[in-house]
Amino acid sequence: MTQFYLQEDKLYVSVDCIILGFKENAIHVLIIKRKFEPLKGERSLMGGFVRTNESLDETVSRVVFESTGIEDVYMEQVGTYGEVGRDIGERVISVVYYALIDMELFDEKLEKKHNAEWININNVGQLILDHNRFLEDTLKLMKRRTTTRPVGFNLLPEKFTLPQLQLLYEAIYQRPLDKRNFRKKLFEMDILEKLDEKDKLFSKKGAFYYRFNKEKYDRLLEDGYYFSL
Amino acid sequence: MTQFYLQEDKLYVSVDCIILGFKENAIHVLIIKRKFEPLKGERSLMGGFVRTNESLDETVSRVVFESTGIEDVYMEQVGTYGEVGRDIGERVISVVYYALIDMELFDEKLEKKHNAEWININNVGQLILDHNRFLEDTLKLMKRRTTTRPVGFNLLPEKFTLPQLQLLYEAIYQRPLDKRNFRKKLFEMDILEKLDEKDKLFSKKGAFYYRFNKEKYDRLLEDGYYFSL
DNA sequence: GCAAAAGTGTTAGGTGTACACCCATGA
DNA sequence: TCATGGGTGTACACCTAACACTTTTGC
Repeated sequence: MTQFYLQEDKLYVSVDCIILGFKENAIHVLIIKRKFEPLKGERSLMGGFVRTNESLDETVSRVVFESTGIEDVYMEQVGTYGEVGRDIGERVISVVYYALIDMELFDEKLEKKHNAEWININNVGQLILDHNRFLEDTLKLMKRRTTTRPVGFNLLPEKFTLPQLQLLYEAIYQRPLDKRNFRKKLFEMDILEKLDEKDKLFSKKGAFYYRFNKEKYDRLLEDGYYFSL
Repeated sequence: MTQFYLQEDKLYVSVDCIILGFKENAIHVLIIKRKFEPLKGERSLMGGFVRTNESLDETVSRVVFESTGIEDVYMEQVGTYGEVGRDIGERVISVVYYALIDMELFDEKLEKKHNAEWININNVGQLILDHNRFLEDTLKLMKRRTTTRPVGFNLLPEKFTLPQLQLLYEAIYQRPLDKRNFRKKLFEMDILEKLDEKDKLFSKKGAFYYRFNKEKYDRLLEDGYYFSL
């Protein structure tokens, strides 16, 4: 029945993950030291091979969990890279995903285990193979996505303040935003829930905590609403 | 040296192509009758398996050439689909691309050879496996791309009239556009070259031919210009 | 009481959208 | 001469971007 397929080639398919987090007012990416030859010890993205009975999403979840200890993260496919000589070891097709995580949930023990490091995206040095390109393409896509869909919230803890949120978007856009315009837009969208609690770590006055209200957002979507920040 | 890879699985990787053309004021997609089991004879997109010494782009070019007789077409990757059970024959990872072609260049002999048919995208029936989903995702992406990059021109002959161009964009947006606003925007961009010739097939008065000026557009791009129609 | 960050409205300019008439030609 | 499609300009609404002062509180 499946005879026709038999004469075709089979290939290695890997998944490479751009794991992004937000700290110190900048987006950071998780970079590891590669554990195997070729290029052992070189700086690399976290990745893994796709197994026969595993979907792409499952591979990504596995890789993200191994490197962060977090499950159920926001992830999106960036693209698939299939140049014949892109991996110097073997012919490997690489499917690239990025994942947005809340760094408060990151399991720091894993940092040593994988020789991992969080690197500011404005200051990533050279990575192996075509991983720098993966990162560039990811950042472009991520920027577009965060402006048209409320995915930025995935980089913050469940409760966050408006100054925090603004700093996040400033890091994404790489330019300062106007406080009043930023808040006006946000409030018009009516997708945030104000809490009674205040955060007092960053200022004497303290800033109110907010929470992203997914239910409200989903209802808006049905009315053909389009997020934009 | 590449020992590490040896213990990993290898998978079939296929490329499925959404080949789009413009005729009779509507976007059409090339649908074929599948030539092999399983699902032989069913309606399907054109596709092919990726070979060991062939990049993804090369596979796409090969498939597009086989089905249309055209080389050097505009193409873009839509995404990669890797659910374990998505192909009922074997476990196959499918990378989806769309291609925009000028139907005047289409080799009609190939239509019979592959049992192919150009179907209006508003009226595509059921396709095999997850091919309907591929098409939906493609149309969304294509719509976004044509509004932000001048790729729509790939669906027209080198010389085209403004009414033609407008009809194309109306087919893409699926809504009527205002003639004056459409032309105003176009002329402001200054990426068209007016020819002295007129097309007289569609009206007595005749409409001037235009040509897309890629050099001008590329120069604008360097100045951070952003196309939008 | 003062330094430091949080919070709050208004205006001008630019962009997008709606809209109606004349022109050229072939039949 | 008339029917058919090609070609042209303006006015209003809306959205975006610029801008400065008051409030709270810990030290």
